[in-house]
Amino acid sequence: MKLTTRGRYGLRAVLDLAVNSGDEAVALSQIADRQGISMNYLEQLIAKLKKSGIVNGIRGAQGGYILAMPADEISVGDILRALEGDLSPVDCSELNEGDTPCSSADICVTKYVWKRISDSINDTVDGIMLSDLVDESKKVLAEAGNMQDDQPKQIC
Amino acid sequence: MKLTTRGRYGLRAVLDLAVNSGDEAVALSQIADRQGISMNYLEQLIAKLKKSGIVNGIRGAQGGYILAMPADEISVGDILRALEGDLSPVDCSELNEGDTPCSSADICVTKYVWKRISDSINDTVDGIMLSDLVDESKKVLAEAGNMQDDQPKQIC
DNA sequence: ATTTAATCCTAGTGATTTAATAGGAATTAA
DNA sequence: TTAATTCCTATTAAATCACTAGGATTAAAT
Repeated sequence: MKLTTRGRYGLRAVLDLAVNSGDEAVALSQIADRQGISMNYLEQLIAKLKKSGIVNGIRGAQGGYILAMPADEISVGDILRALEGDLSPVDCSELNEGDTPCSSADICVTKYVWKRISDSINDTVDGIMLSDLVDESKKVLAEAGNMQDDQPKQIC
Repeated sequence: MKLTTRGRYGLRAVLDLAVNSGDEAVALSQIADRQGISMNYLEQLIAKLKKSGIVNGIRGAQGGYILAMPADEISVGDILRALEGDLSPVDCSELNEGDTPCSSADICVTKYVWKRISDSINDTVDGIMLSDLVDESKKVLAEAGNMQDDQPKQIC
């Protein structure tokens, strides 16, 4: 029941992009440096975000990435699902409509458990918008600015 | 973000035990047969449940397993945590008190996301008692009894 | 036009975890 | 004494994870 580094790094990368994006595109190398994530690996993560329509890539020199939508229209759920795939705790056709029907659905009791876990996870992450994290980040960075500079800059 | 077969099989096994236990202990071979799970593998799962005080083992001939407590005092959360370990989506000292403190806690924004996911999962599974599943199971089995016998008996 | 800075794309790899299988030791009712 | 059962540990094939590596493509800047 753990997220992989895809979800952890990827969410941090999108947040970094949202916080540090002005008018211009942000190069992935900058995000990788700030976040301490390998550039090559981050490329693979951002590819998933691009495929899901969360960011747009701009090729060529001075290129980079920008959010495809305003930060208050992107939920943490959108981001995590893009990176990790479906967030439900089991692969079960009763939870995911696309799947082929389960022949045991009639006598399956545990599916109620999986459905409730799945709904609680998705409701939670869909209720947090990227803009909420941007706001929180600005608050935290303002406080950090008042601290000594020998504070560790490493990130979870 | 998926449960492993430990959690899936293990929850089914405990439910099977709860449904099929009278006064006497239930042999693991019976549970394994009914649930279509390898006996050897199930042994390893039930060992975790025993260690967590959810079931008691009775050795020797005519031995088996019994619930260590009434089914309405055992939550699905207790069972899943025994089988899967901590259910939080990341290993983060801000979520798990035992861990060594995180040096980045002050500037970490995503920890709020992880905490909210963790709480929602744990609140959900702690709110479902084994007895709830037993009740549901009896209802489902009563209905299944009215159906033709050529229905699939395979389980999710 | 050339260079440079960047995204885009795919293949490979060591480490770890998963989902078992296997087999023997210990215990106890019959 | 036998048979049925839990208890315990080692091994393993397959999958997944978390990268690394390197080349192709694109477009701004010179």
